Amino acid sequence: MITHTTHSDALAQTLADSGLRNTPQRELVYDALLTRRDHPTADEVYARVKTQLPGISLATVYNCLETLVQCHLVRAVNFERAPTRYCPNLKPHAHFHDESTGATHDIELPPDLLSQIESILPPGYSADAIELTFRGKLPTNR
Amino acid sequence: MITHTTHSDALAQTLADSGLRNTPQRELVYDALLTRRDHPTADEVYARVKTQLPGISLATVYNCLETLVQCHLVRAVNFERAPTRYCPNLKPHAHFHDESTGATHDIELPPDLLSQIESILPPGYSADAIELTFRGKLPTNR
DNA sequence: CTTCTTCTTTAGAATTATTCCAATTCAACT
DNA sequence: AGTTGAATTGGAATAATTCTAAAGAAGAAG
Repeated sequence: MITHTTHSDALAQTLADSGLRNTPQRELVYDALLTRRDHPTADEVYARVKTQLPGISLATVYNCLETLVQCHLVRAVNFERAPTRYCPNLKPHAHFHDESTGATHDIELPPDLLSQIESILPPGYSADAIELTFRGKLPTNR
Repeated sequence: MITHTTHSDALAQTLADSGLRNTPQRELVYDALLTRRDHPTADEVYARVKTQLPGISLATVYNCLETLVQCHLVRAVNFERAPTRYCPNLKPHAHFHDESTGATHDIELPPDLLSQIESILPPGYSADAIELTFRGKLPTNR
């Protein structure tokens, strides 16, 4: 299995479809998200990518992340006023924000629940995006 | 119906229960939210309250809003990276953010759907708060 | 293979919502 | 009236993000 190439190809393809170029920066940022799916902030992505491309700038990391979000390869996740976190999980899912550790966990969102949620919208309303987030504390004994 | 007094009393009572004092600033900020339930930002609340109490400071508005949130009289609502908005609707509800106008609409959240949503959490998880937000465009012909 | 054009990256400045801070004011209770 | 703790205030500080202008790369056209 040639995972790396597969990811790169998918990225290159999706970028091309949007009339955008593939660049080492974009690949590394995307890889950083895929390698550790722990919902890092832009700063954390910056730190990780810098080990492989020391010259990269924080502005570029922001640019790349924004590009990936635009291409629908990545989701931006916001909790209250905290820095935006990024998530390469494309399946519909909710987020659980553990207040004790600060960690973020993906929660599977069954399709039928998703449609039930959509159905509470009054007639005429239609949603481009739905965000469902939980906040709470996980038991410490895990 | 002596609405104003009722609100004030409820506020005073809730503050007292939390060992906090009632102040003109807190009353005015709370009133501003109740009078126009349009999910204003702190800045907007500041502008409204200043007409009645010109000396109030923005820091105080932030303090009062935070106090009201702590007392569970008001909910803070966040959309993406936009400034926090404040909402005196205490019933469980979702939010619809209209991208064309920037307006925010409350969406009734039936109790049974709420419990269905909670039930997708894996065992051991328990949520202190649930946020459900829709983003989309409303038809212009309304 | 040179030139043109356009996209991308870069460093640093700018923005902006929010929080912090130290000093004053206020209100309740002796 | 005096003390104490809470609340307010103006301004400075913070921090995530965006903007800007210049330099760099990369594909297209000649």
